[in-house]
Amino acid sequence: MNKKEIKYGLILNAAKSVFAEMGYHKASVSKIAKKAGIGDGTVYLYFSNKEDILKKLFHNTIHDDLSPKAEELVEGINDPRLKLYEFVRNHLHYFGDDYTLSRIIQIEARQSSSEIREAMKPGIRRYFTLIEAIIEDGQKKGVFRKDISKKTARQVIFGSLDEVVTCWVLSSRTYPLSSKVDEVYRALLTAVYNFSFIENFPWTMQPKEFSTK
Amino acid sequence: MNKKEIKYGLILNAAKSVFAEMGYHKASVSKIAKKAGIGDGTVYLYFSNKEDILKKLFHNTIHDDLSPKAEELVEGINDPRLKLYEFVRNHLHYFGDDYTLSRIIQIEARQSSSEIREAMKPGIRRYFTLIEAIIEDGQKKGVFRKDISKKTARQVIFGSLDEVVTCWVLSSRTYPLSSKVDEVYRALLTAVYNFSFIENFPWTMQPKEFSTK
Amino acid sequence: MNKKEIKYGLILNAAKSVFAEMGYHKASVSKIAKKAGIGDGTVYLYFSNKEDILKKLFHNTIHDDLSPKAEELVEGINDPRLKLYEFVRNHLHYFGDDYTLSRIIQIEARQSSSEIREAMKPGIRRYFTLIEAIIEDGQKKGVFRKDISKKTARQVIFGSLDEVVTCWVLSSRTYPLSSKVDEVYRALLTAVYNFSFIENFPWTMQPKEFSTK
Amino acid sequence: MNKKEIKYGLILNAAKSVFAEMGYHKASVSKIAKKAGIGDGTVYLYFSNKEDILKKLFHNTIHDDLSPKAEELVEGINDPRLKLYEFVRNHLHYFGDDYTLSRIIQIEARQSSSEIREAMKPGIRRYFTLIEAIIEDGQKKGVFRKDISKKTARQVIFGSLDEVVTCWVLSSRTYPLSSKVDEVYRALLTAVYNFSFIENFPWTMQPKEFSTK
DNA sequence: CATGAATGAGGGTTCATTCAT
DNA sequence: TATGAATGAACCCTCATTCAT
Repeated sequence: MNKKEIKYGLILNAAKSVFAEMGYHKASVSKIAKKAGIGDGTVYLYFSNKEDILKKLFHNTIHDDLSPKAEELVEGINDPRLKLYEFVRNHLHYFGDDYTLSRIIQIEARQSSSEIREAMKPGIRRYFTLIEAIIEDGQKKGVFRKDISKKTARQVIFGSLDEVVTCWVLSSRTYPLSSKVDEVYRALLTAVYNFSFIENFPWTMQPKEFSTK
Repeated sequence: MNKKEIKYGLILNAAKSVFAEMGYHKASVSKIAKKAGIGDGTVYLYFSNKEDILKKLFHNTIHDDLSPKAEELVEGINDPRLKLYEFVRNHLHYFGDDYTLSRIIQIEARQSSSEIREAMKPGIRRYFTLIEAIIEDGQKKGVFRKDISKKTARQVIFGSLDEVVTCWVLSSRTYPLSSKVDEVYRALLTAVYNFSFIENFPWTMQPKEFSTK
Repeated sequence: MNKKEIKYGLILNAAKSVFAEMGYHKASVSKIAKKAGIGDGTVYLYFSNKEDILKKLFHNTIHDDLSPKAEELVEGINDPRLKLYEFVRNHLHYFGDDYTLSRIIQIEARQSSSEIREAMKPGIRRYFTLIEAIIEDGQKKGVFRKDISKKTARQVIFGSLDEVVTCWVLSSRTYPLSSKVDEVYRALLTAVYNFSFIENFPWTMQPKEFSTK
Repeated sequence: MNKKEIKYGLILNAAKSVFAEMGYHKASVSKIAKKAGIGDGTVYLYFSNKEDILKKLFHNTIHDDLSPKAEELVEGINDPRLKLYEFVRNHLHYFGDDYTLSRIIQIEARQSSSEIREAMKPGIRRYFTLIEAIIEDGQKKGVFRKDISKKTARQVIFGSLDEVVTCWVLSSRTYPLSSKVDEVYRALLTAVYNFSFIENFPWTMQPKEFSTK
């Protein structure tokens, strides 16, 4: 790692803690620079502007770290259910182990403008693609239901995990996030599981049919 | 409705469209006032500050409108599964029918500071309580599983719905949100359903047990 | 006293306490109106603007109350020294008995713009005229020195009294202002006294002459 | 003097003339910056806020310039009467030579809030201490009377000088302030002079005794 | 490469004053 | 005469960004 990369990471780390501490909008570039032990102007040699720092922070985390880790983890697994389990476990451990990071991804990154969120899409898309790949694999193998699209399944899985992490962050971490793994996994597995081997699914029929009225 | 309430609503509506158009942080009080056809200072006769507008907008929506509607809808229903269905249907129709509102609730309200989000909690809590009541009812009646806590079930349900709406908003509404109702319902129902009547649930065992390795 | 005058006094009294409590600039017309138990707009039926209230308050006090009282007090006295004594005594008792008023006259009235101070001149001029009349009378009678002009004598007398009152106000009134009467009188009397009956006044010669060098 | 100090003085001078011209409250930071030929924000690199400028201006003048000068002047003098003379002369020349400064100190600085005046106290206290030291020295040497406390004597001296300067400022300077030196000195000297060597002081007796009634 | 002093646009908020009722 | 809702000008201050050194 050359000098440039070192300073780059230095700024990113400083930004991480400053954003987490005081929120994105109230954090000033000057404070980040001070924390990084460099001059204000130096920040602009590595990042084009304040939003760029947040974008890079997000991308570095989701696209360049979390996603590869999750991909690697899932790659060697055959059973789609186990893939899902490992994915859930990894997600909750990843954020549960780094509160500062969680706070930024869950709270501060959402304080950014539409444009910046747009710029974050590529990062999150890689993660989404992985989720959808797990689903698709499960559907092909007949383990996961086909009456729910990849996309919807992904939204349920990611939305659930996201909400669980956000609640944990906002709860001031009164419990370890990892303790939620099994429970969340159970819910998500059955959400996408293929129950077609069971005859008569009154619970999959249209609601009206089992209406008590 | 007296004059005061009319002007109050006037400002709230103006704020709604301005927030949706340019985002909370880039929206200026002056612009809201202009859109409402009133003087800048008048805004401060009805709201204590800019944040207050967003807070009231959120509270008026979630606590005073969406929640009561959902509560009423669910009240007369006996079957927990149907309750869940109606809840999901209502949520997606509610936001699907008002893009401007959805954009604010899903995107802009998250641009606010931690403090403001804290102030929004009471509003959302009423909605959360309703979800948990549905779950609890289903658990008592033996229809919903008991190996998932109310809180986790609520996180999965709300997180999923939230993500579905957010994706719809960010997708520039290329499809009607209501078209997602059945699919999402199917996933969420099975996520919380009580399958204990079926013997041998390999899919509920610990992942390791069905590991192919 | 008719209704009009009653309300006029009502506002003036409310203003007096509000100005004293929070200072002229931080006091709002609205707060004065509330304290007076009337509508905001009503204030403008009796006063042309906020500055006018302060002006009237000052004029009512200095020109219409303090000055006449002092004039009346001095009128029946023959000895200029006694006149001075009574004047000093009256001044310090007058302000010493009403802290709220003192605070406004000494502190708040000086926070006004040059224009407003200009408008206050007529009020204070009457008081100044009285002081100068006392001096002139003393000079005519040979009791007070003539090598100091009326105007300068007045500046010394008023300036001293003013400073004494101001210090008392700023001291949070840890002592009764009236306790200062004799001391201040002694100083002011000798300041203007005619010592020409004493031969050789080394202390009135030009300083250089008694220089020790 | 380095660059920083130059710009600091630049702003202070600009503020001095702007305050004098339009008064403290009507002067805007923006106008001061423009007069100093710098950007609005630059002001805040040298002063924490608008009040701070006034405070520093006052302190720089009274505490760091006028007081040391007066102290130095008085130091080498033995005769308390001469000390007083030099003090008076210096005071009137100091302000008489700089109308802009006088206007601010005499008029604008009094437009500030109580808090800011509180912050100005340390500056003026140094000046007060010097006056009291002169008095004390005179009392010890038997030249100044002891039936008037240091504090009261100081109030008379400072109050008189202050009033003389204020009247000069408000008179639009139709006469040189320095022309007042001898007259004012004569009054102040006799105000604090020890006349006990003269027997029978009818003019120091209680007023009642020489009452004509 | 690095700096940090300088910038200046921008915005939330207050409040004296007005005027329709 | 009395009201008080409405006004909108005015202002302090912040801070992301630049650029001369």
